[in-house]
Amino acid sequence: MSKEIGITVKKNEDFSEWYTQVVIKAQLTDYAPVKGLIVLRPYGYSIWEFLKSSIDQKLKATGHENGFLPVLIPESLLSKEATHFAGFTPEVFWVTHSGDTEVGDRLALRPTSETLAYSMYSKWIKSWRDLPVKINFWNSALRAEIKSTKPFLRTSEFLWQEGHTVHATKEEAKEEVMTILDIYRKTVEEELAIPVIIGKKSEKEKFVGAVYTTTMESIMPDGKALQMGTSHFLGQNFSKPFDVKFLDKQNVETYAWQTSWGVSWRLIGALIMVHGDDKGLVLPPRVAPIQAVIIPIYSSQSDKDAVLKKANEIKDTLLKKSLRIHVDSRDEFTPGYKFNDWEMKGVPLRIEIGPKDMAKNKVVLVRRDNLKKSDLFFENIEEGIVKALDEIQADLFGKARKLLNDRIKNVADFDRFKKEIENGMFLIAPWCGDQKCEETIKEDTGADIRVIPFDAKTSNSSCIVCGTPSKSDAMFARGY
RNA sequence: GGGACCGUAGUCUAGCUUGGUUAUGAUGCUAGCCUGGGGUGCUAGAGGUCGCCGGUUCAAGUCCGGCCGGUCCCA
Repeated sequence: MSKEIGITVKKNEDFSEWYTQVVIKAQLTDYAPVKGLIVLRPYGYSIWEFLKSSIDQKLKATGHENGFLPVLIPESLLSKEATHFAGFTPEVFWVTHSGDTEVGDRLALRPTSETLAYSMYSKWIKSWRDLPVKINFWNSALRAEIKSTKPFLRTSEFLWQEGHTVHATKEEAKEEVMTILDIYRKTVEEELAIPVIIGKKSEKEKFVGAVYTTTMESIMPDGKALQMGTSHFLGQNFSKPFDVKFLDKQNVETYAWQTSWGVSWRLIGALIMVHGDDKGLVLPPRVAPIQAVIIPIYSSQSDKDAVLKKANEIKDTLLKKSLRIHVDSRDEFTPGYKFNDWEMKGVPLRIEIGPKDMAKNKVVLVRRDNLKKSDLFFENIEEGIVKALDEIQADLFGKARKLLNDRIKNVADFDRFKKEIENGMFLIAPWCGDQKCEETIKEDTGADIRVIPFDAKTSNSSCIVCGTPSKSDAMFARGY
């Protein structure tokens, strides 16, 4: 009984339902009254805060500053760069009235802020001395999703950061694109324990308005690839229409070189999918709002007093090590209930302490990721917890790495390609570079080019569709 | 873009085919007791615009239409 409280389906039997139950029941989020919008609850927001702070520190360390942009963009501005506008317009929310008065120029709720940011940059930048400009914005973006909404993965509003930089030279801008991608990769691999593949998007899949888009991709347990973050080289595509120019050292008026980049709370979705199990969420220690939960166990009042006292002592000791610890002293729930509850919420470590443990000067330590139990003596508690957390973080990454590697396959013929896509594989295949072949693959298999890895083979094999000489290998999968 | 399904208390749910007085059960919630090492047990209590709007009817949770929200499948 009471299984209803927990997750009622198995991850590998009904992945979609499993995901929905986990995000709601672990209290990360809830549906808002408007279609496609979600609310972040404190537990979910807390994860976002860890991600945010990790990325923010790395951005600051590489000379970026934070700013803030308003949410409304006039249509006249949004439409200045034609392909960019055409790409976004189907999913833009428009504000047409202020009070009862119709506004003249419709106002877009920002789907992304390139146009707004660069109209400002053109005012601020006059000389080569003003460069580079490297500003990041923590905000939200709005893109109308009519169908197939999914918490964190596809919602009509999402939390993200968008960075917008301006450089005097092409080379410097290209370097910036890679610096950012590396920051993203490190954050995702080291904090979220999710391995990624980095490379470029195809022309078809690149950001509308960019010269090229770099990306990091991973594959989820259901065999669908997920774009985890992108960093774009914009060249002068925006600086020209938005007049972002400067006088260079030779007193020549020059259009600037630009980049833009972003990651969103979609990363939380990836985290849930990659690490979660049948019992619910499994959080890597570095982003877990609570790293260890202490469950006191007692029956008599005297036991209760002694156990709670010790539990709080342990908590205080660990807090001094900057660990995030919670004592679950709720009296209305049994220990068994609490075990299940915190497992659903993905807390990496559980510390059980009861009279039997007290008598032996130890606690029982249980790892969330593998549910293994061990004894930990009071005198070793700090180092024991720290070590266990480090091991969990490493083991989760290792397990995810294996999951990714197991999904990657090389294929050279199209029939095999079709079969493996059905199996949810991440396929490396030679590609001629022609968009037509890319479209054929999409039509026949539902897969698209997720990434052309930086380390892709560029040998003289032949395109998997048309057989003409391949330009390079690309990685294909069905995507989110 | 095309198609299908679902919406009854915080949560899950019976009732809908065949309209009929006071809407079923569980869980959760509140109070009290018991218990406590893997989702305890007992007693009492509170909790409902049957998603919303309209139509048909003497009578609608039930039939019809529209809308809102959720989900899945296909492109």
